[in-house]
Amino acid sequence: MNQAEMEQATGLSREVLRKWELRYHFPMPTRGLRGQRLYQARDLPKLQLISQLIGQGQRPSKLVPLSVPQLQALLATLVPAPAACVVDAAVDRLLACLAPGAVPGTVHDYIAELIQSEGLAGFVAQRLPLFNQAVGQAWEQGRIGTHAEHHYTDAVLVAVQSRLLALRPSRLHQRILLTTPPGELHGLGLLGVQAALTLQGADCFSLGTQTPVSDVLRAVKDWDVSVVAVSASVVMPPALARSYVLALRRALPRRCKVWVGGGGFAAFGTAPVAGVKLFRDSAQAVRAWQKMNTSVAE
Amino acid sequence: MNQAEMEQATGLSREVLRKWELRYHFPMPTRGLRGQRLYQARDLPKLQLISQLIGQGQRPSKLVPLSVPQLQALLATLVPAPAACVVDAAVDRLLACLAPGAVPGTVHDYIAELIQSEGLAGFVAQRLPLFNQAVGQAWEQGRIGTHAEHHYTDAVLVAVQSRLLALRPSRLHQRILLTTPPGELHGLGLLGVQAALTLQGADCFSLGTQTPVSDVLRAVKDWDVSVVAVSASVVMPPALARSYVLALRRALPRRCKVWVGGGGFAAFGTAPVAGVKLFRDSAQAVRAWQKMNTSVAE
DNA sequence: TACACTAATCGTCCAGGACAAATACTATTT
DNA sequence: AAATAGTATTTGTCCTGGACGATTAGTGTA
Repeated sequence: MNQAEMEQATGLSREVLRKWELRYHFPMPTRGLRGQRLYQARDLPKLQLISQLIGQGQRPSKLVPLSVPQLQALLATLVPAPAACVVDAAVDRLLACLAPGAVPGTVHDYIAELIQSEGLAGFVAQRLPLFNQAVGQAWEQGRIGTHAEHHYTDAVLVAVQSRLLALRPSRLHQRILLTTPPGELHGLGLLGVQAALTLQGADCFSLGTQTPVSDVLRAVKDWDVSVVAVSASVVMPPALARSYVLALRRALPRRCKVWVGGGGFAAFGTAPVAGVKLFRDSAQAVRAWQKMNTSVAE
Repeated sequence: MNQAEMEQATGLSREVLRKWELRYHFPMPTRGLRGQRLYQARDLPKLQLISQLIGQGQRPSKLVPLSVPQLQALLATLVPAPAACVVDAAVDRLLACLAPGAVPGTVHDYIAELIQSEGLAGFVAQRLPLFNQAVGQAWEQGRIGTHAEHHYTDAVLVAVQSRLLALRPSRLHQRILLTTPPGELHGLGLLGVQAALTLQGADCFSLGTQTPVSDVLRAVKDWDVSVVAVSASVVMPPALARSYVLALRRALPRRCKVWVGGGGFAAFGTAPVAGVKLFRDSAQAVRAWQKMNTSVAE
């Protein structure tokens, strides 16, 4: 495999791979007829693990000498305990709808059924976080394909958003803008917050995933937004998530608050940047919003 | 601006920009204290135009000596006539909902109102193409921000999808899978086709935008799909769109058809790849689907 | 224990050169 | 005059090897 493919597969730039070759003698690509580097496919798993660990703040020189099992072990200690596979009848049924060979579209029906019986608020608060985690895990483990994950996302998105549409938030309150940093594709965490807040009457607008800072700024000015909520999943390197929030906080006017949440920020434990609020779950965000509005009313 | 930003803004790699500097003496960046290239912001429009024209098959050496107005003129001759600004009362009202300073969320109401009065089928067939074009133009001309375009997309997506959900397609027909090539972010063209087909009782599944070929393959196997429909907008270079379809057609089994449509394919005039059907609008796709199903029933 | 200071690490940038694939051009043939 | 084959040019990507600043780790002192 050539270096362009390698760059794509590992997220490590050509130049970095070349420096590693000089410094650590890994990876050592063979050469083609014209001297081009031909990377070995067997090095890929190790490089992917290393790339992931660097994202967690580890240093290349410590990682490269380790074997694949050692790297996996290290990753296991760093990732906040994969929280043991979720065991739950509802989750089982969900995964069955997504498993290879299942009839597509049944997820939509199942989710509609759950929302019907449990109510939107209950579904969003109790089922959704478990579901997201389970689907994420199943995908990581290769039990379901990327397309099935998409399919799930689509089903949830449509089901929840269409119900939110019926709710007409009082347009009196302060507006909340939701988005994710560039590189973060998972928008379901955001959806949970949006749903929880909208159910309380908040005026939420989602910019979708991967919004550059400049676009957020324009939206804030244009729409007179009071709160920008940013979500990042565990797949996003905490350092990247932090720098995004930092840039946002610097660029936004004081009166516009910044809220963050999701697995990508959980690593910080505390607010990643001064002047930013960290939320562990959507309920906490709802409380903050309620407090904000009562104090304004006074 | 440093070269990483330049790469992002123009889509031209560092190395290409450096070669151009040597070969054409453009762009000529100033240098920082340590000799790093500092590109001039004023070169950006020209570079963006050149990048766009290269995507249309032009050659750098011919483009670089031209001035910005000349480049714009050239682009105008190549792009299949921007079809004169759409003038329409409904479009005006739509753009008013999206203009800076408008109250966010009013788009949702307006679209709901239109669908209510015209019906989903009418809206999708008559309004949606015009709306998409108008919003795209307004964005290009800077009259509305990226966030407003997102907001519009979101509004249409939610409104249409939630109504499609209510339709239960007979799960007897052959399944249709919809997506866009990597790099193509605009999914609204796809939504139009999905809606038109679903309204006719077809069994459609959208993988969302930017699906790699490998994921499409898995989905086709997993779900036993009969048709893969690919949409690409004018912003996607035709060559890229073609190579994606080519890879798809090669990798997919014979019995799975490939349909393509959208501005990105319009440049070809005919089918970009053997064994692929090109559609000019969603009505044509609907007819093809009907024909497919009647002939199967025979 | 806390803090400042030095040393090592690591990613990004620089210059200039080589080369193959893609494209344009030219001469010959039908 | 049109088609075709062969040559020349263009153009993006990859190569080597070195420099440097920002970040992180390590060490000694208050």
